[in-house]
Amino acid sequence: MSSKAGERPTIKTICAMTGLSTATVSKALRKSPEVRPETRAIVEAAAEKVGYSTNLHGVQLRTGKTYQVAVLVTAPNADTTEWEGVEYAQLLAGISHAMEDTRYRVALYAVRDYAEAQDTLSQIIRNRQADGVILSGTRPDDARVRILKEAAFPFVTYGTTAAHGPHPFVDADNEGIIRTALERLIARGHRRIALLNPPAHLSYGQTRLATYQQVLASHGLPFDPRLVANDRLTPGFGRAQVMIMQTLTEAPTAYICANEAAALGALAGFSECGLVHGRDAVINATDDLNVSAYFTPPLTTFYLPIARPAELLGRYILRAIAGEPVGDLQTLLMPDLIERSDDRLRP
Amino acid sequence: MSSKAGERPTIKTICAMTGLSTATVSKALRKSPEVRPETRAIVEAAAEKVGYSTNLHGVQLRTGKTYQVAVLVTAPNADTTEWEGVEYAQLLAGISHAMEDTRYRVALYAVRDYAEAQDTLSQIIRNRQADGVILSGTRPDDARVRILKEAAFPFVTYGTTAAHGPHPFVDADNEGIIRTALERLIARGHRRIALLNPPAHLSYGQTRLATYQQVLASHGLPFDPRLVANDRLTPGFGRAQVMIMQTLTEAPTAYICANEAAALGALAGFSECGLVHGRDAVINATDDLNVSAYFTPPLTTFYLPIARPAELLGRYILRAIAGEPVGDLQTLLMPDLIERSDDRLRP
DNA sequence: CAAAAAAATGTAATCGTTTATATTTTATTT
DNA sequence: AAATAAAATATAAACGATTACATTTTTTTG
Repeated sequence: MSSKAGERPTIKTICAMTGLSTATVSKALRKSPEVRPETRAIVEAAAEKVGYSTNLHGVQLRTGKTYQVAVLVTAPNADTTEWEGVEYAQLLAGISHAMEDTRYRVALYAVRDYAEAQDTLSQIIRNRQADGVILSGTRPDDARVRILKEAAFPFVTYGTTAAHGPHPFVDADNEGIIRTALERLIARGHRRIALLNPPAHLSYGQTRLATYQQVLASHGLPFDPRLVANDRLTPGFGRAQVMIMQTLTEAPTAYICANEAAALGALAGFSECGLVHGRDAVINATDDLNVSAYFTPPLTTFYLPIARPAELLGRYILRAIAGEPVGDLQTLLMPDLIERSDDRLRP
Repeated sequence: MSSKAGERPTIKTICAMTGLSTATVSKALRKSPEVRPETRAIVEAAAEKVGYSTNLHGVQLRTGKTYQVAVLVTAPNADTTEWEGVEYAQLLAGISHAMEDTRYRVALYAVRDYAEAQDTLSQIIRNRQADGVILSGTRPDDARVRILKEAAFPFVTYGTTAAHGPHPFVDADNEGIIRTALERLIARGHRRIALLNPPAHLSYGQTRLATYQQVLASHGLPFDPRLVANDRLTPGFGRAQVMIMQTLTEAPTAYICANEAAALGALAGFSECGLVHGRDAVINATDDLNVSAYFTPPLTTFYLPIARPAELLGRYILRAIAGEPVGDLQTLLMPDLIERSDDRLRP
């Protein structure tokens, strides 16, 4: 009874209570089959009584495990940043929820750009600051993925790559989205369809563009590069592109926007140019917020609730850390098509 | 020369290289004045040479410090969640940036609601899982703040409280916002001004309401409770409230929305009811995204770039952990008024 | 029932750092 | 130059867990 009341109980506290050794108590707490059930029950009762919880720092030092999952978030200097639509908070919360009954925690690493991400990753690997990493904004040939693969460090990407062989990932089915969106618009009479795409170096932008070209070709329609724009998906981008494309001799009659922020900007562009949605042209979006239900007018959208990829990312990184084979940790998610407007071409 | 090449260097590695003891090396690395400059230079050179970086787990175990700042994010079950506008990702990134040259990291704790937040906090305190906590969504009498104060645990809130005595906080100057917005609208002829407010239990909603009543009174205008609504600030809320309030015998001619999500919904409500913004009524917003520049039409907004509070939260929690007095860690930030529409009452 | 095998528990080292205390070295004083 | 004070460095014990390995206890076997 020498242990101070206020002190946090340790394994030694339980040793003192039960008369067992640290080895046995440690094993009992981890439910090792080496200790027999009666002993374990005694240990568990004692642990319960004093409110024991394991001190992670001891474990971390001894085993080298960190029980941290590093999530890299690229957030450029925030003062100039316009809304880009991705609800990262939901994404992070979803990942965190997926780990709530484990020892693992989400550690956030905010980086300013792609280069800084590489430095941060090298540092995380060198100093073993995490057991696994979650990345987003992938490129076909992605230096961050290369670093992780070379170090044989567990990771999952939100987005696909092309140059690195298989690795765990979660992504929206961009090919399916573009194919469905495009064929729907073509079936409704549109022939000049614009694509407002993310920056050209991102994998999903390239997937979308490739699919766009394929589908056009398979319908015998020409590909006009002036109808494709790549840049950060802000409202400003959407508005600017509509204003530019409307000056073409054959202006587009439909816009496929890669997120709702760009779609909102496109609507602002319509208003600026005196275009009426549904009469002069239409806009479709893809996103995870479903806020386009409240645009004026509401837009047809491919909606993927962000909780779905988030949950998968969280589960996959734990399984990747546990050493599961890559093949079981790859998923493309197809969003729901929500038709909020008719979108037929009016002659 | 017995140390393996691939092994991560430790203090002992440097001891072997320099012939010094662990105590001296440890002190030298932490720039203690006890070791003399020449010795320190030797240690630093050796450390540099082998690429030494301190193993946090050793430090954590020995000192009990965690070098973690827990950020609690309340994210309800994501599948039913509409956009609520707060760009938490930016907030988190800002906090993370503020700590980038320190040992501290942001550890994310996603909780589903207020009750779970209390449990999580108790656990963080009991298990010493962090050195400090950042909270948002404060209430005047906030159980989480109570828990933290009782445990004398360092924390900073994003939002104010009323019942707990002074503590570090950062917040928007809601009183200033409402006063400015209201007097501006009154000066432009409006007499029936609606307030679309967050859920009633939140501090900032109550501050806004109290200021609203004061300003009305000081201008001799009556307070009509039917012009105030409290709920989660989704687009759906904004639209529903416009549709309800427009049926009043004396409908409001202006709406002050607590964020851009609600303002977007209010605009959708206008469209639904056949109202024209600027002719029948006007909408003002407050927010941190500035996306209302792209609404149709663009709205007058009080804009507080989220990087500002985020940076402060990050800096304040470090200073709170360091033991600075509370008085230096309290800031109200006044957003910029961005006038995008005239907003005068048309008779 | 004694000997051998299997199961359960105990001993003690270890992970990398910090720090109280002890010891040595250097500087100051007389 | 010896005695003393001050500065610099070294020794060794933590922090709380895990885990080889040693020892004891229980079970099985002939």
